[in-house]
Amino acid sequence: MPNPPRPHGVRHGARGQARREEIVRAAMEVIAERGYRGASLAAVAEKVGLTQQGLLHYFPSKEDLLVAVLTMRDEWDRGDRTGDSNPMTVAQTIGVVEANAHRAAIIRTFSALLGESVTEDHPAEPYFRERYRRVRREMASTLRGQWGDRLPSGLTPEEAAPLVVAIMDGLQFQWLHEPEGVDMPASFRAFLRLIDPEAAA
Amino acid sequence: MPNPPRPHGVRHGARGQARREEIVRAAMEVIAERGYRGASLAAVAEKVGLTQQGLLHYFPSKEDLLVAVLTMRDEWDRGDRTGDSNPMTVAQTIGVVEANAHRAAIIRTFSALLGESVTEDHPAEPYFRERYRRVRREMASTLRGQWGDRLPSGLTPEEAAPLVVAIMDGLQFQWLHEPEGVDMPASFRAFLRLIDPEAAA
DNA sequence: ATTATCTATAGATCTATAGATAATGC
DNA sequence: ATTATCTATAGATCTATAGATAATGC
Repeated sequence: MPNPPRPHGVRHGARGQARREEIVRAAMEVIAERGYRGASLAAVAEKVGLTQQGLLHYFPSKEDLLVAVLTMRDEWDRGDRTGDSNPMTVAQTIGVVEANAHRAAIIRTFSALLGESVTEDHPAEPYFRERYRRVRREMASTLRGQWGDRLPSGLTPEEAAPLVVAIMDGLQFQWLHEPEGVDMPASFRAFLRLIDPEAAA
Repeated sequence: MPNPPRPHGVRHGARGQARREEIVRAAMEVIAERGYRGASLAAVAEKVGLTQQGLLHYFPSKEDLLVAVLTMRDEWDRGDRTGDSNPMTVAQTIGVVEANAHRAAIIRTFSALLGESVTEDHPAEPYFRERYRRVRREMASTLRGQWGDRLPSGLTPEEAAPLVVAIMDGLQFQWLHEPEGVDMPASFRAFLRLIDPEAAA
């Protein structure tokens, strides 16, 4: 019996897949150091012990590598909840913030990309625009799941969702600039107390 | 009577000052388009009708130009309130958010710089680190001026200040990516209602 | 046959320095 | 004399293409 056809676009074996993932991780490191535009393929290649041209065998262009980085982020976003179609709970959201506080490198990568993405024709712009739409929608579901159609403070889930997202992004920038001066999880909990003063969160 | 000595570092006459300011504005445009690392001196020079080398007569290096851009931002921050040592009021803060919603280009410039600034050895890193410290301090004063040592929600001004700053930054990114989908001033007012449900703000 | 990797290199940039020339201002 | 601006250019990069060579897998 023939092997099932591989998913479209995947042209590499198990060995190649591992190498690709290694390259994507190296790319994230370099983006954290220099941003996407500032990242050179040679720097990424060096981290995995390849020449720049060797790297292009796995990702035919710099933009293809960026796409792989963004795709990997989406996979993390889904995290252990793959297949679970329920929205995250508020408690799980706190867990994400706490986890982020231990992953400066990754937060740096995506904060740098977010910043660059507002510039002209940036290849990550469509990604972030769509991501924000989705994340606001999901966050509204999360809030509705916890409090219903009105939060204790009187806001609707749809009014509060962009605020929760903004707090998460905004705290990350302050924290990256002064990790000792900003306690992300504590600040996030303080914000949740604004939403629900009762919550001993 | 001799002219008073010019402020240190200013080596150009009135004509040169105007040219310098023109260049700084052009630099902000190019940074909004391509970020700082992606901005070429040639692109800035072209906007003001100079060659790249002609531009270097006014700013001897790319980093000198960045410093001028950041300095200009500080001057705006002080705005019409120069010499006023009182903290801003909450109402004035709303005014800033409303004004920002009409200045996408400038918000884009500084959002792009903020993003880049978290990468390694970025020349704007010290600027943003210090700026955040100062802005949090000033925002705590603003909140204390309005509500005293406890906000209606029970938070202290020092606990709430980083949240206000995070909301402002975070909303900007969402708004830059989808101006029609995010109403910055409305969201900011909604956030203030979280802080003080009584406020008809 | 396909996959993995390399050398060579074209073609674009980019920043900054050197040094010339013209215009301005005491 | 100083200021404003230009041409020429050194010295670094950077991405991507072309094409060779070695190793792997049916």
